[in-house]
Amino acid sequence: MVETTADSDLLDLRKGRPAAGQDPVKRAQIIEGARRVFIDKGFEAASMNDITREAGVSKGTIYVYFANKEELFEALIEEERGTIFKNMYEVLDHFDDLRKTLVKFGTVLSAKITSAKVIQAQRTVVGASDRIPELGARFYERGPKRGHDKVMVFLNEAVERGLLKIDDVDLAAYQFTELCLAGLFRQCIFSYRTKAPSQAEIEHVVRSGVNVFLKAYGTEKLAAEERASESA
Amino acid sequence: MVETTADSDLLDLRKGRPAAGQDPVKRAQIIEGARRVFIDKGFEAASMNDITREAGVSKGTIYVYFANKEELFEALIEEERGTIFKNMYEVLDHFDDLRKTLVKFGTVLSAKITSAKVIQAQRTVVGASDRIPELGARFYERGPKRGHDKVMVFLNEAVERGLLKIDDVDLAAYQFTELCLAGLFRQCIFSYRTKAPSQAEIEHVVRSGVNVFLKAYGTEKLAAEERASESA
DNA sequence: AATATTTCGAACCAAGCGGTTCGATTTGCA
DNA sequence: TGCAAATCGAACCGCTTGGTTCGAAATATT
Repeated sequence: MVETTADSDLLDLRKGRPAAGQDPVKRAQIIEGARRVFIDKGFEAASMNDITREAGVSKGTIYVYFANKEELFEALIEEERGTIFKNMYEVLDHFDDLRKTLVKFGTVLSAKITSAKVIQAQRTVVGASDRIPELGARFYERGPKRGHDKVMVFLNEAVERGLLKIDDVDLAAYQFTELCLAGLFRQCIFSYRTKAPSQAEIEHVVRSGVNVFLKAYGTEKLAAEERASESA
Repeated sequence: MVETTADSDLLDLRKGRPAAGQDPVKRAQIIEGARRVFIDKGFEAASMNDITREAGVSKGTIYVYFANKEELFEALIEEERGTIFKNMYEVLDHFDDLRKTLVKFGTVLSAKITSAKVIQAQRTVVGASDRIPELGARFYERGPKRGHDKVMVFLNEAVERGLLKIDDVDLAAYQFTELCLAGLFRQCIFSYRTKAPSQAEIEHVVRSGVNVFLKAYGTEKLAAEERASESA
């Protein structure tokens, strides 16, 4: 063809209709299908035909919304990350009783991260980040990392109030998180545990973890306050 | 064919030759090729042709040694696990100075688990355990789990010596391990860290972790001993 | 040198892959 | 109702997959 018709250029001139690949409902439908397939099979084993089937959307349409398999996967992970870490840190927002707050937050954190659904999602991300490292990095940065920052802010406030004495708050925040998980995460992600830990077990782990943490970092002022409220 | 010759049945009657698929050198050669491909690409993305190429062994021969892709992968992981966790716990065998021993062991543990090679292997296992849960479970059970048991034995001895006071030794062992990793494992496995942590960083983390651990579980006797050896 | 057996390597299989194309069909606004 | 746009769905592309087969070549023991 020597001359191209102007048609392709005119495609951008639209009426009030949603542009191609812009319908949020269709998009959500595709991602929902992708979720089932990707989470179930992992990135490599999942096929676009599977997703087509699962989403109930034609292959052509999927390629209107997403350039390729990788882009679709990334969009899914981004969404998963959003829902996983949503509403997880608000318990840290109002500073009440230090120990109670730590236990409450630790319980939520530990339960969330070790839940079957979330573990499966994380497994998928880990598996994929072998070939797409940026994906894993982005997931961590916008997920766990943000949580870590929230914990740091909280710990800093506790330090300022003289309840904790911490040299390296950054490190202490990691220690707190890991104490709340205490091996559960690793057991789950390696499928050594096939079921998520029970609420009772999580509370046991977290309570002990907070104990360790406060014994290491709690000040005399904290101890005094706890004695006071205990005798009350 | 109506009649089968007896040839196939006579195959078992061998002379002094190594039986088919029994040469340990060839086997090692195949696994070495498989390692490069599987670790690099993950289970799904790796192809038997890649392994054929990388191992310098014909496809037919590989199928003499291993029934299929999955069995080859499992053999590889089993070997990897063996080399990873070998010679890791002997520092716990002779009970010397408690703090020093914990720091030394923690450093070895943390360095090993977060090393680039081992992280990549673990990522591969995690990715695969989505589809082959038994594989991840077996890896954990014969790797990290055994280490955990060694730590428990060590901690129990410290308790008996009156240096530590621990209610739940099982949980405490997990706490110790996690304190030594303090987020490093999660950062590495999600590719948030692309390089393994430096020796200095690991030592900093471990020293702090041991500090926390001993503040929580150390007895007065331990404190007295440490004061004594410090003033000496 | 003769012999038994392992290994090689190429060919073959049906199946599925990601990706793309395009005319038919459905959809929904004017 | 008319019409433009979004969606559908099937077909097609070249390529790779895991797995298998088999005669030729290499190998070592007798």
